[in-house]
Amino acid sequence: MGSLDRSLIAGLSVFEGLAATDLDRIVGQARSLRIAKDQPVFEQEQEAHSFFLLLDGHVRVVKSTPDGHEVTVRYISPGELMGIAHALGRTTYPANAIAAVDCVALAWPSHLWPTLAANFPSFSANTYKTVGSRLQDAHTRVIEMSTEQVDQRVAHALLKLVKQTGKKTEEGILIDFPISRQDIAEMTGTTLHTVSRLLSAWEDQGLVKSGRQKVTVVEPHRLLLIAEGRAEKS
Amino acid sequence: MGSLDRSLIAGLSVFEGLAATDLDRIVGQARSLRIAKDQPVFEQEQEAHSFFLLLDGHVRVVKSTPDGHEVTVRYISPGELMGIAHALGRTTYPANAIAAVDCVALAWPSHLWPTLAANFPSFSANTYKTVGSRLQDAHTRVIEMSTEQVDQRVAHALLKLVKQTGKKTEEGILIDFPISRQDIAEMTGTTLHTVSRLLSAWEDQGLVKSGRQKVTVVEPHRLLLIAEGRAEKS
DNA sequence: ATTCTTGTTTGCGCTGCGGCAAGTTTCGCG
DNA sequence: CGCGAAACTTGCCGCAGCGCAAACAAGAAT
Repeated sequence: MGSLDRSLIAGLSVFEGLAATDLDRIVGQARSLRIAKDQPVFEQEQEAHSFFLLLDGHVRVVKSTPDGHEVTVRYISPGELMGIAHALGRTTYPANAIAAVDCVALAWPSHLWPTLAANFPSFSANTYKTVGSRLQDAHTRVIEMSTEQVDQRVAHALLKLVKQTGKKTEEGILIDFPISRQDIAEMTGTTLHTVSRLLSAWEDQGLVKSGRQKVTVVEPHRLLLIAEGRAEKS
Repeated sequence: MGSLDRSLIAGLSVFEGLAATDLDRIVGQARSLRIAKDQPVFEQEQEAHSFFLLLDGHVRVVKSTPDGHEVTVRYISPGELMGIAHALGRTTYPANAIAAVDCVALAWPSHLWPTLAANFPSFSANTYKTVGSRLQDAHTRVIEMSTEQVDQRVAHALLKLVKQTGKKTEEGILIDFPISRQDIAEMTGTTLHTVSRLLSAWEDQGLVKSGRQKVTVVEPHRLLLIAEGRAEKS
């Protein structure tokens, strides 16, 4: 498997600045695994035995509250780390991670983290950079939740997904994995009903095209106007 | 100033696991400064020249949105780091930090971060631990915003403040710095009007006592019931 | 003491959006 | 190919909480 993975991995930002031999040394310690659609990669509260690098697919990270609510924290795309609890001084995973489609990932035992971090400073620096940007994201999310209306939040969420995983088609830009109204609701703190109403309205206006577990953004620019609250109410 | 600072600093969790000589080495590189009430420690978008350790006082960290909203991200208490943008791969501060009262802090030039982190691994590990717990906090915040009603969020915010900075008095537990209805509103994503109404109602029920820029929690337990949504609506 | 500023209280009307409920479409599976 | 489950749509109602506006207190300043 060595050479196959090498070609996949070489360009990832997590490994930026690493010599080829170091990279081999690091990747050599990982095992690769595949996760079937809808199967968990790791689960909330569970002992954090490993951390992961997603190579292919999409993973949904969800937090469950005691009272039965589910909040989607983020979607992981190929090339991103996940389950890095240990780097943050935790011993358990803070959330559930569920494969949105069939996935391939690398996994390192968590106990390797200290030595990896010590021996490969640019690897740890890169890791903390992604932690930093996730902290940023979380704060942005808090701000959106505090100051924006539902339609703005949903528009923002769609644009974020499009930027992250958008795939050009004839009709527009398609979000490249199955996503339901419910999923979008859990990302934006609303209900599937409201999301459905919004998408219907936007479809009428030609902004998006959507179907069962599928959303295509036709006019990102006009959607951005809505996201920023600068749109004439119909 | 050496010995004075030593005694203040020795027990802080940021420096846990550090030898006394290492601690001196680190603290020796810092300058100490005082910030008057309502003065900024650092400002959003500004070049992150330094990172700070708050020794005394309380600092409010606020994000401003383009459209003029203000969202309070967190309050910093003595012993906590702030402005550690550099450790997260940023070169500018992500928010405004404003002294809620007269403050004392240590400041290190940001460019020292890489060497400090490399030479004192337990210092950097501790730092990342606090980053980790802030990421946690932010996610908790998102979840609260997504799933809870305003009264629950305000109750949670008060309890958090009480736990962080509470000071026993005869009447109950006082939040130990001036905090306005507006401030609480900015922490919970609501308006000062709603906060005022809630506090008035709670005061009638004997849960809290509040005045101008001052809140005392009289019955934390009953407040917790509200926070968890397990309270009979009056 | 008087005035000014800043924070707080409270009433009232309105609305965004959640809850409920009933119906429709799409897909997977036997 | 037809049945059932899962996803989606839509109408209607209700209300939490926001916006507006006006009055009121408590310090600060002079």
